[in-house]
Amino acid sequence: MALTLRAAAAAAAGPTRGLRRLFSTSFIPPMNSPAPQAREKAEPSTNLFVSGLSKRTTSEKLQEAFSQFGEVVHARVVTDRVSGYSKGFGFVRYATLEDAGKGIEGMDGKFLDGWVIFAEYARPRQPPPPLENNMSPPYSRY
DNA sequence: AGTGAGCGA
Repeated sequence: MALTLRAAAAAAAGPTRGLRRLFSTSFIPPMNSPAPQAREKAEPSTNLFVSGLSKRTTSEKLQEAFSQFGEVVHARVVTDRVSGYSKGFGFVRYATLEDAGKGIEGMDGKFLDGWVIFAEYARPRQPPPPLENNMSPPYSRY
């Protein structure tokens, strides 16, 4: 009985497979479409995305480490809202673009708390929330 | 999940 049911299910899902090598009209070569959220390096900004962090690295240690190469205005290790544990990446904002550049040169590929970290320009943040009916925007707007 | 690439109240 059960075998019959399984066989029927397999038969229903099995056939018509392996003939789909026809010329699909979607042979669009990957041309350089400037996707806004591409996985490439973002354009220079004062804000850096830092990944590869140790789970024990805090925002304070992040700021300390990056302050060697410029004036750090803000540094944050991203943590889980409920567990409070680090997600292993964070953001560092420098006062100027040249400090940010020096920060990348000085910290990218370096060790921090035993882990090789990666520093790069952060992409622009979330799309602006529609504040039409709501007058409770976040407090921290960096 | 203290699992290892990633783009955040």
